[in-house]
Amino acid sequence: MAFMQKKSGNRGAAWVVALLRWFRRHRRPMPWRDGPTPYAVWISEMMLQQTQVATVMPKFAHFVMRFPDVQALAVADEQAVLKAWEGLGYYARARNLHRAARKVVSEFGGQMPCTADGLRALPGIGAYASAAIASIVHGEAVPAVDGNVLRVIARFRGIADDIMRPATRQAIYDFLLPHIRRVNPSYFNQALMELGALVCRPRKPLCGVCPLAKACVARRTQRVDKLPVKSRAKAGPHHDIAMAVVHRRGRWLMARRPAQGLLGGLWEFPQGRRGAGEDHAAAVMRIAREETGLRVRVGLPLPTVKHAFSHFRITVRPMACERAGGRLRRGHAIAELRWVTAEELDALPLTKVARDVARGII
DNA sequence: AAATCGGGGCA
DNA sequence: TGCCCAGATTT
Repeated sequence: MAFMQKKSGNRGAAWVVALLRWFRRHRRPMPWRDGPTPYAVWISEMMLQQTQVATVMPKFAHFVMRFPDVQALAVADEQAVLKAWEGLGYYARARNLHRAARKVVSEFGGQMPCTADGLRALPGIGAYASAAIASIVHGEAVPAVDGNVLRVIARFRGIADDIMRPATRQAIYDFLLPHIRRVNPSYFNQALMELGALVCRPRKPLCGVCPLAKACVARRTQRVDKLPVKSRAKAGPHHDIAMAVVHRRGRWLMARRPAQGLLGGLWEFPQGRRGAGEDHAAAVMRIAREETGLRVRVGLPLPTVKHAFSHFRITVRPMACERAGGRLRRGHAIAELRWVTAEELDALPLTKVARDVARGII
């Protein structure tokens, strides 16, 4: 195949040679890189999106134990996959992974596509992940440009353009392409990412031990702390959330969120935004009535939980409630209502807020 | 091009 | 607190 490259020794540019030598010495062991299989690398790359290596490590071990191969993943039901993903966030990754597994089994006979272009057609695999998997598993010479690589190259080349712009990312990809063709593509991609994680860090980079320091433009021009340039998202608003923790004869009333949108498919205690100027207990009663159909008596407050999402923050004030009448009937913001025991609750895929609240009452 | 989509780690 | 993290998808 044309894209296959043999390890070609030190035929790269001087900075590439230094980079690869540094990588061989300082790379962190990662279980999914140990005799990498397409499935293991795929799972790891999905988990590693916007998630640090240390966070992924235990989750990866548990996930591949629970779903050892693409067939096992394909036949699982989505709630089980979400449960194994619990706590990782960005749950669309888990839903896409599950859809992709079914597609691999139904359309490709259980075989992952071998090329970056082929991988790119699977749900959840975009420009970065397709390049990472194809280079690591099959040695395809295609740059995997993630946040680390953007930062490393923006500094190394003194690029002051906004790295959030597609044109800047393309320019960095174009810069890397001729270099990756000359060396081991798997090592090249991993080395740049590992350098970004360990040395060329966002804050307090370790330029003194950096293998690229000699030719680094940011270092020469004293702009290391100014690069990369990144457009910032504005801080979102804050909401007060009223939550009804309804307990009845050893069971709690839980609600499953709609499959699409924020925290899709996850379970939580019925909740909603408190209106401006609305009394909190009144808000709990209103939300219980609107979302569950029940009339409730509001009891004692449970410990407050704060949580920050990407674009807004919430303060959740859960209140213990008793059913005072009414018939169960789900509101528009709920896909399913269910009375569950403590053990059943523990088996559901929960939001972080729901987990925090549950810990306080069970 | 901009918005949406979590949760953990760190100064 | 604010920023970052081996980003992808939708609008």
